[in-house]
Amino acid sequence: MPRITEERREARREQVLQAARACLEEHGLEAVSMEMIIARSGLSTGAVYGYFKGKNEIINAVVSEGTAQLAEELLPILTNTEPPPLPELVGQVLGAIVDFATRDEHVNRLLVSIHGWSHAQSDPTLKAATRYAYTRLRTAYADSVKRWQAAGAFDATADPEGVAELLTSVTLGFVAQRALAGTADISRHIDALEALTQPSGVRVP
Amino acid sequence: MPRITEERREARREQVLQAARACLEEHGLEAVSMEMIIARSGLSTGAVYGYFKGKNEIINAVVSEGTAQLAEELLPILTNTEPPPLPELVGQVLGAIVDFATRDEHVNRLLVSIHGWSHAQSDPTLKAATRYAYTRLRTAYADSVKRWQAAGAFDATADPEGVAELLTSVTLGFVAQRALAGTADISRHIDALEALTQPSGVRVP
Amino acid sequence: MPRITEERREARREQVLQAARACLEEHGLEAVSMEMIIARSGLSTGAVYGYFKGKNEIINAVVSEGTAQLAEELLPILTNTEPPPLPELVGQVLGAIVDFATRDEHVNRLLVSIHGWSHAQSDPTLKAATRYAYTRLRTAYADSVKRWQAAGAFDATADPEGVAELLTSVTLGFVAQRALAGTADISRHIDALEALTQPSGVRVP
Amino acid sequence: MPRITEERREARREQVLQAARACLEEHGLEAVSMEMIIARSGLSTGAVYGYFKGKNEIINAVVSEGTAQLAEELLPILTNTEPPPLPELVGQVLGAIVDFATRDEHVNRLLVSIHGWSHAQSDPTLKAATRYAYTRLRTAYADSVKRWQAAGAFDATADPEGVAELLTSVTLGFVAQRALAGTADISRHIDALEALTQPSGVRVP
DNA sequence: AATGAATGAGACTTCATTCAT
DNA sequence: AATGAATGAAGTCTCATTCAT
Repeated sequence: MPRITEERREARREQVLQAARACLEEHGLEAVSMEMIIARSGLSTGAVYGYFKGKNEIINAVVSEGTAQLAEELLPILTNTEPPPLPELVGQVLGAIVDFATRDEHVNRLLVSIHGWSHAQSDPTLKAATRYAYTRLRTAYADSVKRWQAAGAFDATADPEGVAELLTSVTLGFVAQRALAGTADISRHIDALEALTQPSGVRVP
Repeated sequence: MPRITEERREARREQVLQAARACLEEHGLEAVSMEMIIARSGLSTGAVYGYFKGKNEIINAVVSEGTAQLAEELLPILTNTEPPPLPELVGQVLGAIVDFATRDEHVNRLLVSIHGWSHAQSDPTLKAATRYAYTRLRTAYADSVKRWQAAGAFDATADPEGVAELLTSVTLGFVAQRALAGTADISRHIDALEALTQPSGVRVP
Repeated sequence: MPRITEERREARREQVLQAARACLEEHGLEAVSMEMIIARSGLSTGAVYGYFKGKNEIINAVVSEGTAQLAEELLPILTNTEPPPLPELVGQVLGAIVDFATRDEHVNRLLVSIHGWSHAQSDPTLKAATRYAYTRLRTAYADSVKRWQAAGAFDATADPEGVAELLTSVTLGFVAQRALAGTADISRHIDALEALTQPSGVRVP
Repeated sequence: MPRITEERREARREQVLQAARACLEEHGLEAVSMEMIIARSGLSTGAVYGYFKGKNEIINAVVSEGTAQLAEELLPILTNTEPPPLPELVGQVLGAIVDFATRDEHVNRLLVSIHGWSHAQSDPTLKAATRYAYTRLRTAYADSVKRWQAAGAFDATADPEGVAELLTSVTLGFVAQRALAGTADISRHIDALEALTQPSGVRVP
């Protein structure tokens, strides 16, 4: 019989995670301290530890919930039974990613993701979860390729898994490039994919 | 007049960096400790501090030298004045990356790179260096595109910068996918790029 | 005008003390926490603090009430105006102690006593109370010795206080030995005392 | 190849243990803090942790080394092949205990022992060690009884184990009584034992 | 140059107690 | 009176770095 509503509890949890994201972005994986997260969360030390068992649980929650939330937003796009042409589909995915990452004006979730990629290497559970999420992304891409092939809109001899792997690289690479090079433009990616996939594309007739 | 030869000094430095890479891969950014690195390096605490100013300098050196070394191996491929067709060029780049990453049997440099991406976010100098390196990769790709276009082997109306951005995404995404999904195959990427770029590619005539 | 009956209040207090005793036995002085005691008592945090001012008051109550209760049970035996022979008297005392200590099947009060001995060192009030209780035990023993001497059943030249001190050592030592060595048998103690006190005892004629 | 001699290392260890004993006596099991021990030891935080893995290891060392050291001093007395009469033997043991306990003018080791009795309850290893030590004391007493019996100086029908148990109680009880009642005199114990064991002892002929 | 013991700031976490509901 | 979430002081311990040898 909780004295505070589950709703309120969830809000507090999110308050902590939000603070953790901000600190993670600002100071990086090595330098985030509980003190920082606690101060930014506006809660007291004890309260934070009432919601999370410890620092590791907070970081893990940031990473895994982040991945899960993004997946939840990407999946509807990728499970569309009538997928738009390849460049447009990729554009939609990248658009959803940017939307997700910049929705919150205080935190760039893209950078948090990069930290998550690093952090997940050292935690078996998190690594498995991450692997599962990105494998599912690839599978969803493969399903789209199969639908294109079924619709006669894609080279029927191509390996859907292989194309999916390429598109997954494009997707993850877009995130990495934004974080590392500082820029990566969606319409440029779309245009480039269109240039590649045009019949008059790579090779002159 | 140094008491030990410059050569020996360099060997010791590399000994430390190698230990740092292994520890980084094994324990992750947050958990690497000087104690671990020192133990693994086989040197004494004092000796390590004789070669590096501190932990941050070691991690930074791991990241920046790693990026620099990889760049050194990729650039000859990308500055080829007669670049092979797009799928093959990308294949060569990815091949060089995998070769670089797995050359040392004790450390997977790919994973170290992911940690580096995370770490670079928090260090302005390192961030600038990383940004420069990946921007140069993009520029080199753009140059290749221009060469293809000059040779009539690529849609002349396409924006070279945009295509370069896409290929940079593919390249970085390949690294990320290997680290996160566990697999990413070079020939699949090549085949997928070929499928995309075939005249009979995306749309049936 | 208390909102709850004094009777009920006392029952709740005892509930807390019982929980504290169990936790003390299970985890030891250093590790008992209010959280543990509260959980085991079945009351809420606030309720427990309604009955006791704090942790120290609970532990002190456990120790001092334990000592007081034991004293209450031992005194009738020791103030008997016609004390049985020494071995039997000691046997009765030890029997009462074991009975007291093992009465409650959930807690071995002997072990709680040992913790109490330790705890009393650091609390002046408790130390005084403990000192008083054990001094009274010694005095009661001395009175018995005097009664034996008066009845011609004990060497009249012996110092009653000294014998009382010895018997107090036997009594406290019995408790300690049970806790530390794991065993200490009452009848063995009686038999040994009989062997010692027999005319044909220590030295052959 | 240690840079500091084993001797010096041992001295530092003892420095910490000495500080721990003093703090234990002064503040009790619940209240000793590392900060206190460290400050009193004169070493730095890190140095203390270089000699002991943590607080528990320090307390355990205090208890177990204390027990071991005392045992080492008592055993020669109890393994004497020609033990003096019972009162004198017990007197020698109690004397050795008091000597051991008060040798150091800064710490009363008797009080530390009481804390040790409490602490040992919660640590299986320590409990076993303590049990072993006090069982050995009992065994040594039993051996003495057997020697007396062999020499015709003790009732041959008495159970040596039982008498040993009684003498162990006297010994431990002496310690407890000193700590709890504040006083317990060796010669009084000796005199009382003599009174008990005199042929003209308990019962008049 | 090399060693590794020592340092101590600061990290993480617990837990006795309070107080709004 | 009762509840249990919240508080935050204080505790334990780690670890990057220094420095006497």
